[in-house]
Amino acid sequence: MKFEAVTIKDIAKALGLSTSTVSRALRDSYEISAETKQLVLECAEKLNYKPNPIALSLKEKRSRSIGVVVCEIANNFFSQIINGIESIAYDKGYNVIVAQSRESYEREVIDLQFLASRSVDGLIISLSTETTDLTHIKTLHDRGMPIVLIDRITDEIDTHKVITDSYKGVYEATEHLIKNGFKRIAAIGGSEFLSITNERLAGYHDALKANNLSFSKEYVQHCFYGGMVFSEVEEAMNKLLTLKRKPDAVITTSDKLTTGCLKTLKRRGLHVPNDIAIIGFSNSDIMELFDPPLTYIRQPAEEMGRDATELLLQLVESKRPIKEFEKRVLSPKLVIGSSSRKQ
Amino acid sequence: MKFEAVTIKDIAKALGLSTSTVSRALRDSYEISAETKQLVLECAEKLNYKPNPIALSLKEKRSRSIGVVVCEIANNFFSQIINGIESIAYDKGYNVIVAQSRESYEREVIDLQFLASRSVDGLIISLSTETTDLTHIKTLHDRGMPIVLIDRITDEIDTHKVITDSYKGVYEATEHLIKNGFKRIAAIGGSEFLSITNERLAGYHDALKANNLSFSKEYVQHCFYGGMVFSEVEEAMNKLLTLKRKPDAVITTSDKLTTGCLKTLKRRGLHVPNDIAIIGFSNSDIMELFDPPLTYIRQPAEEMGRDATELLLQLVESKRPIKEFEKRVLSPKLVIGSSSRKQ
DNA sequence: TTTATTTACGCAATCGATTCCGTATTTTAA
DNA sequence: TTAAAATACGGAATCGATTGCGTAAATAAA
Repeated sequence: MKFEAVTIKDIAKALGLSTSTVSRALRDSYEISAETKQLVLECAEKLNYKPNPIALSLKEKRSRSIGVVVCEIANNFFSQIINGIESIAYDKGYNVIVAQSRESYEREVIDLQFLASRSVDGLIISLSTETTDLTHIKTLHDRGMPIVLIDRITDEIDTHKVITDSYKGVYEATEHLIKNGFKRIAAIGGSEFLSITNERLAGYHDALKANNLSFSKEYVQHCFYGGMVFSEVEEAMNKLLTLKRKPDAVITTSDKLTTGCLKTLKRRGLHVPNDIAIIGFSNSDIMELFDPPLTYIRQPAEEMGRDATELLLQLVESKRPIKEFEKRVLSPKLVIGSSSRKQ
Repeated sequence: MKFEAVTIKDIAKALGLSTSTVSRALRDSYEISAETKQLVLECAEKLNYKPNPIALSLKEKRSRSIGVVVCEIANNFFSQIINGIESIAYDKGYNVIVAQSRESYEREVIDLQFLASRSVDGLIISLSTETTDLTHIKTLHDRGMPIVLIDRITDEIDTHKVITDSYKGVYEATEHLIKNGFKRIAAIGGSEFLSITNERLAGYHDALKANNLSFSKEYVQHCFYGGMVFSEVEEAMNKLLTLKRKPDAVITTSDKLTTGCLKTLKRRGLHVPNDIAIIGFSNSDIMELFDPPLTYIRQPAEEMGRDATELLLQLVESKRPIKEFEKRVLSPKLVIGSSSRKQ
């Protein structure tokens, strides 16, 4: 029992015109006289005519909507990105369809196929942790689908990208720890296949080197699901805590890893920062309420979403194919709490 | 430069059949011979045919998609709800289009119009804080659009509803405080126009009465934007703290209010729970990391989302109009921390 | 053998909007 | 006054898939 919307036919019938004339009048075609236009416009207004976007999509092969694939919505970082995407899309008259891969390659493939078949005009993608084979995205890209990669990117696809300078973020965080007197700094990262993991760990590595601290492999742990699975984090933490040369600080490279570590430490009755200091990535607004208030690396998530959307809509609305792509690198912010300073 | 998908026509051409035969063969119609079906199916497989959902939407006036309107995505409670919605919708082959009202009545109206015009098959709505006039929703509902209200509901619309028993949640929380020796318990709620605010405050009120504590109006503060605007919370808290008879505990009725209050207290250098105890609503997973670990009321958000979606799809897929509606009331959980017990 | 009934398929309309053509009428130019 | 050009509009195809209706051929019943 669906309601019947007013169509162009209703206007045509009401005015004794053809649908073509009405259509042209509404689009202000030069072929239509001023009086007829006036009549049609008034009638459309009166009947509260709204063009049917589905019919338009079918005809024009565009839908004025963009698809977004992220691993999870219920995550501050990504929900803030979506906020950013939505704000720009909304202004430009696009609507946003969000899909979650939940870190699964399989779901990412299905999601993208689904979005493509609903003829979204473009895609903003943050790769799932499981994704190593990129053919599903390459195929879309090759067929001309505008794509912007955000946060978790890949070199294999040549398109616009938006990231934060996580190398710098972690580099600064590591130096901050070193300046505060920590010497045995460990790191817990996400999947080794993720661009961001490696970049972040590189920042950690280089900061150690630059400060004449030795880099030790056993100080670097990986959690494949980036903290989505708590046991993973627990295990990584345990490995670090049972080392002969126990670390005095740890850096975590994602939101979930950060809170996972903190939980593990708390449950083990360890004190931050006296037993072990910590700096992690986070996009939560309530880190100051933690015990102790956390020092964290915050990414400009909303801005990333906005930038990605602007770049995407450039691609979508461009007349000629674009060959020159931009990699936009935003700066993270180190928010100083007291989890990184000996008490 | 959009890619051309394989259509039913391509199959027809390849096989020298008519499009109607192909269509019927794909839908396994009795009118088509087994051999032809076989041929068509094989060919469709080979060409990687995918039906065009937009064409289907136009024809069938349904889109196998549902619209969701919430005030904000970047909020644990709502993103968990969306998670729940998505999981069911995904299983049943529906896709989910999310829109944010950002607590604005105007945006809610626009969002709903937009979703309706994209012919979503149904809507899951959580009212914005500003919404007092419900004609935009009533209009859709009267025209037969299946609607499920979630969390922030209204009596004015007769349809399925999914809520948590926040009365009970707050009642229990209040009693918990009373049992722990608190006597001057205040409350900070959201907008007075919101169903949930009043229900929650009723729970507070009744628990006081039942325990022979006096109810005082000055102990109840309202924040119109439910904590979205921090200054609002600060002001409410300040009012409470400057009362002659200063409260020794406070209950906050939403996620944002809870964290807002905690921030205010922390910034003022007040200690929880010694200076003032607190129990608040929250759907965050990291309350145990707070200083002190928070006692909070947690709503089964994912389950709410799942339930709402199941109810909605019942409406959507029902042959006859449904006249009997269900109000599903789920139970919140009181998670005990140490913000509610004197030290 | 003739008629009735299946079987298996094609034609064309439909959904809503756009747009290429064609054309009657009016206006302008020759 | 007549031919050319501009104006203003309608008809019909199109996008992709579905479906009511019509029908030729094959089969079954009389």
